[in-house]
Order: sequence, then structure tokens, then C-alpha cells
Amino acid sequence: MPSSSECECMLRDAHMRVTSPRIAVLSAVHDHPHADTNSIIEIVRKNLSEVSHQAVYDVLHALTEAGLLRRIQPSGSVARYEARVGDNHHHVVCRSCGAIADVDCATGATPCLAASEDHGYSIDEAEVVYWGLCPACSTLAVPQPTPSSRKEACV
Amino acid sequence: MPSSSECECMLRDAHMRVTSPRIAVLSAVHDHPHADTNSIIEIVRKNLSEVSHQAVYDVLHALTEAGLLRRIQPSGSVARYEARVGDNHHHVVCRSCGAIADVDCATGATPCLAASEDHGYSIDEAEVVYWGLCPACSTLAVPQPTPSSRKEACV
DNA sequence: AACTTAAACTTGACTGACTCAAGAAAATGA
DNA sequence: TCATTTTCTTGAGTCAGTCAAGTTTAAGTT
Repeated sequence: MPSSSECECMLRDAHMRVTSPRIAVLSAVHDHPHADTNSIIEIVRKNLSEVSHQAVYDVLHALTEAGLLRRIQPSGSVARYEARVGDNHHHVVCRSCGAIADVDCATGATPCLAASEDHGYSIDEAEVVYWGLCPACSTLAVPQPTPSSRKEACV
Repeated sequence: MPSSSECECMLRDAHMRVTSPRIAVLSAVHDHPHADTNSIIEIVRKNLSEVSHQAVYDVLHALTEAGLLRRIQPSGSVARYEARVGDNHHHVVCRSCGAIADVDCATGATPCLAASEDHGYSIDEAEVVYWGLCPACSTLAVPQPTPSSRKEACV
């Protein structure tokens, strides 16, 4: 939960102009990791009433571009943002409720970055998303059969 | 490139009713891995004119549910489908043009599935997306500085 | 072969995340 | 303080994907 002046400092360090929407957005994402854009807009408006959604979108893009935020977007989810940048951690996503938690990399600093066959691509990042059920949902949910369990021979 | 009768057989094996849109969609995805929904609609309409977009959406969902197709959706991309199911391979995505290629798992059958700290989640899948530049784009592109290269001390 | 019914298809309107564009306002450096 | 560049506001627009209701069709049953 960095203070306004700390957020201000982060912006200055990134050579970005300091504006109250930027401070508010940066602070909001620090306080609410993995929040989606709409939530961020609401949080920002609690502190600064009257901020346009476009401003928040612009600020999120600018901060992401500057490396102060990281944008994540698991399949089936809208864009989410987090302030934990610089390390390479991954995420667990609940299939049922969509909750997201951070996971440190299992295999060290550059996880899984060695693809077995890169097809000539120059790879710079390996993004890992673990899918499953969060503690709350896994106690509620009935175990459901996997689609792959009904494989039969075809004549 | 499976024949219609092979596609028909896959559907029957999955206990699904055999319809021409389903055969056309299944065949189209087999022939065009990683195609997005719009492309699939166009391909299907070349063979079967007059198929509604809703039907294609429904069919894609049903086939995915049945395990005959797999849906992938890298950040910033629309949904894409592939017919290679059952193995756990991953994908390389070009940051510039969005091209996708398959990558076999680097670490064996259940790659990276061991998260270091699972936060109580019951994990059933690890999805890995490699980001980089495809061969074509990496020869064209000028090397761009990473955002993290401008870190300075803050008083 | 005809019937029944659950599943699939068509049509058309709708939602919601996100973008575009152009003018107004504000922060920075001189 | 002034000029310039960047940022913010406003409002319209785009597009992937969904919803809903009525119609058609395939497959199991009689």
C-alpha cells in the first residue's frame, strides 16, 4: 500500500508526468492486485470523483508500457492488472469463480523458457497459467467428469 | 485433413449428433489449426453456404465441450481453435503479427504442473504460452528496448 | 416406416469491453 | 511566466460474443 508520494516517485523514475489519475490508478492496482479495469475505475472514483473511463484506460496502458504495471488476461477473462513487476511469477486461476493468486516460478528464474522446439521464434517470455479450483470452490464443487474420459474406438 | 466420414466418426464416438455444420467446422479446424472464429465461419461457408454465425459459435462450443476441439486465447487475441487435443502441447505467439505455432512440452508429460505454492488451489492444468517474434517478424523488426531497462533510484 | 423428443439451427436484437477522434486542460522545461 | 507537449474529457463507434424464441432435424422407439 504505497503512499501517494511513493507512487509519485515511481512515476518520476519512469520519466512520466505526475497526475492525480495516474497516482490514483497506480495506488489502486497496488492495493488490489488482479483487479479488472472496471473495478479499478470504481476504486479510482472513490478517491477522485469524475475520472473518465477513457482516462483510466489510457493511464493503464501508459503505466503498463512504462513497466510499472503488468497486464494479465487469462482466457475467458477481461484484462486485469497487477503491480508486481520485474520478477517472473505466474498465476493460478479458478475455473469456477475466476479468482487469481500469484505463484512463484517452480523452476527458478527463467521458468520453462526453454521450449523444446521454437520453430525459429525468438522467445523472450514464458507465460504460465495454472488452472484449477480455488479452495472455496473446490469444497463446493461436485467432481465433474473430464471430456477425455469418453474415448471409444471408431470402426 | 480428415475426410467427412472420419469427422462423422469422431462425432459419433463423442455421442454427438452428426450434422453438416459440425462436420464442416471440425474439418475446417483440422485443416486450419489456430484459426479464429471469423476465419472458421468463412471457411465453413465456402463448403456450406448459408450457415449462421450463431451455429458456428454453438458448434465450436459443443465440440470443445466434447473434447474434439481445444480453445486457445492468448492475451490480446480473439478465441482460436485447434483440433490437436489429448496431448499437452503449448504455443509460441508472435508479439508482432500474432502468428501461433505449436510447441511440444519441454519437461515431459505434465509440464510445469508442479507449482511451487498452490495457495490451496487444486490444479488440473498448466497452460504455457511463449511470447516472442516469429522468424518473419524478427528479421524485419528493429530490436526494441525493454521497459525495465530504465530503473533508477528513488530518494 | 412413422412417431417422438431432445438436440441443433436460424434470425435478429443486444451486451460490454475496448477503441477512435478531436478539442480542452494541465504539467514541464526554458 | 510562456510555450510546448502530453494528458484528459466527451461522445460516438467497433466488434467479439451472447441471448432468446421459434423452427427444423437427427436418432431412438414403437
